[in-house]
Amino acid sequence: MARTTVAEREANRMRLLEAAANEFARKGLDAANINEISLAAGLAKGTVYNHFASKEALFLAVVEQACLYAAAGAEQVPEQAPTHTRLRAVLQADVEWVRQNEAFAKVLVREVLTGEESRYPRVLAAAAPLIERIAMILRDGARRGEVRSGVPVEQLALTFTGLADLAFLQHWGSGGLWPSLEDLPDTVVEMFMHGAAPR
Amino acid sequence: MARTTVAEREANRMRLLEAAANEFARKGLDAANINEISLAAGLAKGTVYNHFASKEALFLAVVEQACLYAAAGAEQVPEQAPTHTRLRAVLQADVEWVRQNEAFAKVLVREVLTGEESRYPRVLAAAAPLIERIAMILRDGARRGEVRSGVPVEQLALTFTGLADLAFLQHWGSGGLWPSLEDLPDTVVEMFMHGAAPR
Amino acid sequence: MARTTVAEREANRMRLLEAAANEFARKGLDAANINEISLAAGLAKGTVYNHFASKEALFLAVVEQACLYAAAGAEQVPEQAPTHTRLRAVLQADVEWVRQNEAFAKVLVREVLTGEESRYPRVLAAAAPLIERIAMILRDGARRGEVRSGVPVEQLALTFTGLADLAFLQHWGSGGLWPSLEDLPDTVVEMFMHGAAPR
Amino acid sequence: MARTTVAEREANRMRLLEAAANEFARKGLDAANINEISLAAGLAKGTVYNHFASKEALFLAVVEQACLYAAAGAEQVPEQAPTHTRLRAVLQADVEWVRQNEAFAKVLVREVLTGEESRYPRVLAAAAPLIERIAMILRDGARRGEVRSGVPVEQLALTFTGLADLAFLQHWGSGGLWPSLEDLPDTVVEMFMHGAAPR
DNA sequence: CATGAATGAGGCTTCATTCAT
DNA sequence: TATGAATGAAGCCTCATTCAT
Repeated sequence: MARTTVAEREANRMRLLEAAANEFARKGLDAANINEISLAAGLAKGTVYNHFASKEALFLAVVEQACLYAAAGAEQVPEQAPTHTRLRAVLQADVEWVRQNEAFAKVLVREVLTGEESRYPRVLAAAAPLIERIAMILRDGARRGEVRSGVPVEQLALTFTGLADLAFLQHWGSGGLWPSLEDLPDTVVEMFMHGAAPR
Repeated sequence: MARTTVAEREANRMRLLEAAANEFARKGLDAANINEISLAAGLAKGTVYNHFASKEALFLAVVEQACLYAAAGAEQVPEQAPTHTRLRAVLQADVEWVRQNEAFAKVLVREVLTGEESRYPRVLAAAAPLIERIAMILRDGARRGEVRSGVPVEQLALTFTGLADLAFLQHWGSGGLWPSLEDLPDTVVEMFMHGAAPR
Repeated sequence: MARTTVAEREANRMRLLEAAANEFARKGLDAANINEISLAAGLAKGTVYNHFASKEALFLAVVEQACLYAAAGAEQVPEQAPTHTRLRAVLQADVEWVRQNEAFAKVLVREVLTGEESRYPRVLAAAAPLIERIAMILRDGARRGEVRSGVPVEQLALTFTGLADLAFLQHWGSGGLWPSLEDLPDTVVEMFMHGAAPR
Repeated sequence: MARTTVAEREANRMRLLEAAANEFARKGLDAANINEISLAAGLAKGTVYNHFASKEALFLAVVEQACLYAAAGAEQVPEQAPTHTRLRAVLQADVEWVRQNEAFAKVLVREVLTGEESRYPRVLAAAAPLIERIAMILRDGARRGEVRSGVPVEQLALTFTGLADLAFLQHWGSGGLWPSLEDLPDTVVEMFMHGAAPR
C-alpha cells in the first residue's frame, strides 16, 4: 500500500531539509524564500507545509538535523588519551561532517552564535549533548591536571566550542584560506590549550 | 520652510541612529521595521529617507557609527607596557563603550560574526582600524618575546577580537551572568594569552 | 480490491453528509474545510471526491438531504382540521426533525435565507415541495374563510416559512432561550395568524 | 499642511467602505476580495490596511456604518400617532435609506440574520438602538391597548424587525418583484399587526 | 526639511483538488 | 474504492519606499 510512499515521503523530507539548509545558510531565516526552497528540492511550495508547520519550524528542523549530524560523529579515541588528543579528535569529527554538510554546519554555527533569543531554548536543548561531550573531556583533563581547575569546565567548554565556531566562521569568511579545514583542529586546540604566549 | 536648523538636523540623524541601533540589535536587519525606528526616534517615517537612502544604508550607518564609537576609546597605556596589560586596556575601553552603547555594540558584533557576505567588504573596511590596533600590539609583543611568533599576528589579532566578541555574546546571552563586563577583559586576556592548560 | 460493499459505501456517504452538515452549520460554505469534514467522518480526504464532485456539490447534497429530511416529516392531520391546527402540525414535524438533525436544519435555514444567488435555483427546486405544502393548506384555509384572500397564498406561504425560519434562528441565536423548540409551533402560528394586535 | 489631506483621507475611507459594502453584499465576508475592493475604490491594496486593521475589521466597519445609516433616519411621527402609523413611519425611513445604500443594507440584513456567532456581540451592540426604538413604540402601543400585552415587547420587536428583514430579503431575492420597496412598509405592518387571518 | 498617506511588490500560508498506489 | 501526499492557485497582510503638502 503505502510502503513505497513512506520511503518517498521521508526522502522528500530530507530533500526539503537539504534545500532549506542551503537557503538558510546563504540568506538567513528571514531572507530565505520558502518557494525557492521547495523548487530547489524539486517539489511544490505546498509540500513544504505537508512536512513542516511553518518557515520557522522548518528552520528549527534544519538546526536539529544539524545537531544530529554533529553528534553522530563521536570521536573514537580512548578516554585515557591526553586532553589535547581527545579535543583534536572531536574537532576532526566536526570537520568531517562539515565537509559533508557544509550548509547545515553554517546554519548551526550562525544560530548558536547569533540566533534569536526566542529560539535560544530550543537550540540550547538540541546542542546540549555536544557541549556536554566537551565538558566531560575537560573534566577528565582537569582531574589529571592537564586543564586548569580555576575555571568551571562549563565555561571552558563554551569557550572551546566558541573558538571552534569562530574558526569555522573564519574559514568560510576567508574563502577557505585560513584556517583550512585540515589545519583547523590543530590550530584551535593549540590556541585553546596554550594561548598566544610562547611555550 | 527652513524651520530646522543644521544642529537640529544633526540631532535628528543621531536620534534615528540610536533608535535604529536598538531595533537592529533586537531584531536584526530583516525583521527591523523602519516605521518603528522612526517613531522610537520621535520622527516620522519619511524622515528616515531624508537622512538615509534605504534601510540597508541605515543599517550600515549604524555599523559605521559603532566602529567610530569603538575606535574612539583608544587605550591610554604606554607602548612599553607588557602585552597583556595593553590588551587588557583595549578591552577595558571596549567594555566602557559597550556600557554606553550596548545596542550599537550588539549590532556590530553580530554583523562582524555573521553578517551577510555582500556587506562584508564595507564592514571590514570600517572595522580595519580596530583590528590593526590589536595587530600592532601583538607585533610589539612578538618582538619582545611575549607573544609566540610562529603564527602571523593578523591571525592572532583576528582570534583575539573573535574571543572578545565571543565573550560579549556570552555576556549578553547569559543575561549578564558570565562573564560580567567587569571581569571580561581579564578573562579574555588570560584565555588568549595562556589558554586552558595550567600555568 | 472490492473490499467495500455497496452498503458500506452508502454508509460512508451518509457519514460524510453528517460531518459536512456539522462543519457547514458551524462555519458556512467558504470557511468549512474538506479535510476536517473527512476526518470527522472517519475517512480520508480523497474519499470525499469519490462521493461528491466538489466542495460545492457536497454542500448542495447537504442542502438537498436537509430538504429530504424536512419533507419526510409530513403532518398526519386530516385535511378538514382548521388551518391553524394544520400549520401547527407542520411546524411540529419540523421541530421534530430539527431535534434530530440540527446541523442539517441550520444549513438549510441559512441557505434559504441568505444563500448565494447562483445557488438559488437549485435550492428553490429542492425546497419547492415544502413551500407547496404550506400553500396548499393556506389555499384550503382561504377557501374556508380562515385565511384572508386579499393576498396571494404563495406570498403568505413565503411569509409563514420565513417566520418559522426566523423563529429557528432566534432559537439558536438565543442559545435555546426563546423560543424553545416546544413553544415554537404555537408562537409562530399565533403570530402568523393574528399578529401583534390584541385579539 | 495636512488640512486637505485629512479631508481626502476621510473621503478615501468612505470610498473604501462603499466599495467594501458592494463586495460584501455580493459575495459575503469570506468570498470577498480585498484587492478588488481597493481597486473598486480607486485605491491600492495596501491603502485598505492604512484604514482598517484586517478584512474582518473592514467588514465590521461596514456593518457599523450601516447601523449608523439606519439609525439616522429617525421617524418624524408624533408619539401620539397610532402604533401602526409609527411602525409604518419607521419602515418608510428604512426603505428610504435602503434605496440610498442598498449594499450596506444587504450586508446588515445578512449579518443580523445569519452572521457568525463570534461577531454577534459587536453587531448586537451596533444594532441595539434600532431594536430599542421599535420596542419603545410597541411599549407605548401596549400601554394604549393597540398591542397585545401577553408577549414581552422585546420579543415582539425582534419579530417585527425580523419580518422587515425578511421582506427586504424577499424583495431582493425576487429581483424587486415582491414586495416592492413602496409596498413594503404597508405589507410588513399589516402582517405584523393582524396576521393572515381575515379582519 | 519633516510628514504620513498611498503604493504595490513580495511572501507566507491555506486548502480544494488530483492521482498513483 | 479508499487513501493521503503532492500540487499550485489564490489571498491576506506586511512594509520599504515614494511623494505631495
